[in-house]
Amino acid sequence: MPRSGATTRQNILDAAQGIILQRGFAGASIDRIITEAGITKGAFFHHFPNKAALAEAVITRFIETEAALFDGICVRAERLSDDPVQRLLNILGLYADALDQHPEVVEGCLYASVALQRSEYPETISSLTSASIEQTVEKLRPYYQAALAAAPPRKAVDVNDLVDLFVSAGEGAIILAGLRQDPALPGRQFRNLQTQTALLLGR
Amino acid sequence: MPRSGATTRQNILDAAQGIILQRGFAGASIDRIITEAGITKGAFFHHFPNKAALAEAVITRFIETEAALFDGICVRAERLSDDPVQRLLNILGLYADALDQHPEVVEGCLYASVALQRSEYPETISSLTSASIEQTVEKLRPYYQAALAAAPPRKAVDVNDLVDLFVSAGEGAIILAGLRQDPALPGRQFRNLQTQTALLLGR
DNA sequence: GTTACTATACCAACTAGTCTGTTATGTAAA
DNA sequence: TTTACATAACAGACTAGTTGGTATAGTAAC
Repeated sequence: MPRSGATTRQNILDAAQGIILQRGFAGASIDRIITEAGITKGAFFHHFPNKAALAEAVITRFIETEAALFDGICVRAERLSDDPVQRLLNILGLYADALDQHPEVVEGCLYASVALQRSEYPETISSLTSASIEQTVEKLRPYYQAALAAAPPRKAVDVNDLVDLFVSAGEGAIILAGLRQDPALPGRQFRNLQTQTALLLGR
Repeated sequence: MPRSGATTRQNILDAAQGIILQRGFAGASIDRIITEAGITKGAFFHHFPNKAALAEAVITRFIETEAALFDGICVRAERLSDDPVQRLLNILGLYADALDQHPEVVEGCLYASVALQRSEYPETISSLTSASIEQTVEKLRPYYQAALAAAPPRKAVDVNDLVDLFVSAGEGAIILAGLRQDPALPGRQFRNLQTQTALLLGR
C-alpha cells in the first residue's frame, strides 16, 4: 500500500467547508480550495472526480457530524432525567452548551448555505440536506410530544411548530451571530428558548 | 427627457435579487442577470458601473423595503391597542400576516445571503446589512421592554435575547421554508411565537 | 442634443476539468 | 537482499469555456 491519502482528503474537505461557508458554493473555486489546503490540482482530482462529488462529501460529513452531536445530546438528556419536561429542557440546555463550545458557528451552517443556494448545488445535495433536517425534526418531536402531554400549556400549541422553532431558531441564531460576529449568541439563544419553554410547560 | 430608464433598472434589480437568492452572489453572473432581465450588457453597464454597485443597490432596496414593512406594522400595532402586551402580540401577529402575503419568502432572505457569504460581498454591503439588522432590533426592543415591564414573567428573561429570538426565528423560518419548499412556514412560526410570548406574559 | 439603450467584438483573469508525468510505498520472485 | 513491478498519491502544465469589464458604432425616444 502507498502512503495514505486520508489526511490530504481531510484537508481538502476542511478547506472546502470553510470557503463554502465564507463565500458560498459558487465562490468556492477549486483553485481557492487547493491553495487553502496547500495541495495541487492533481491531488484534488485524484480524490474527487468533480466539484459536485466534493460538495457531496462535504455535506455528508457535516450531516453525520451534526447527527452524532444531536444523538449524543439526546442520550445524555435521557440519562439526566426521567421527567419528560426536564428531558426536553435538558436537551435545550445541552444544545446551548454544545454551541458555546463551538465558536466557529459564526462562520455559518451548511444547511443554511444549501437552502440559500439551492440552484447552485447539485440536486442530490439539496435533497440530502432536506432529508437530514427532517430526520432531526423527527428525533425531536417525541420529546416535545411527551413534554406537552405531561404538562399541557394553558393555550394550545402545535408540536410541529415547536419543533420547527427549535430548528429555525438555531439556523437563525447562526446567521445573526455571523452578522454580529458574536460567537456566544447561539448559546444564549437556546438558553433563552429553554427558559421560555420552561414557562410554557409551567416550570 | 428621453424615455426613463427606471423600469430597466427595476428589471435589473429584480432579476439580480432573484438570482442572488437562488444561486448566491458569486453564482449571480452578469450574463445570467441580463439574460433574465432581457437586456444587453451595454444597458447593464449604463446603469451600474460594476457588480459591487449592483449589489449595493439590490441590498439597499431590500433594506428599505423591509424597514418600511416593519414600520408599517409597528404603526398599525400602536393604533390597535394601548396595552403594551397586546401591542407586542399584535406586532407578532401582523408580522405573521405579512409573511403569509409574501410566499416568495421561500426563495430566501438577503440578510441571510449576506451573512453566509460575507467574504464574497464587498465590505460596504456587509456593514450596511448589519446596521439594518441592528436598527430593526432597536425598533423592536422598546415594545418588548414595555411588555415585560407591564407583565413580568415568573422567570427572568433578557429583553435582548427576546428581540434576538424574534429576528433569528424569522431568518431561520425562511431557511427552513426554503428547504421544505413550504411558503406557509414563516407565518406559522410567528403565530407560534405569538402564542408562546402570550403565555410568557401571562395571557 | 442628450439619454437610453442594442449589438457586437474584445480582453485579461479565472473557471472546471484533463493530461502526462513523477514519487512514494508495498509485494514478491530470483 | 536485491531487483522488478504494481499502484496509490500526488505535481503541474494545459485547454475550452466563463467571468467581469471595456469599447465602439449605431438607433430611437424625448
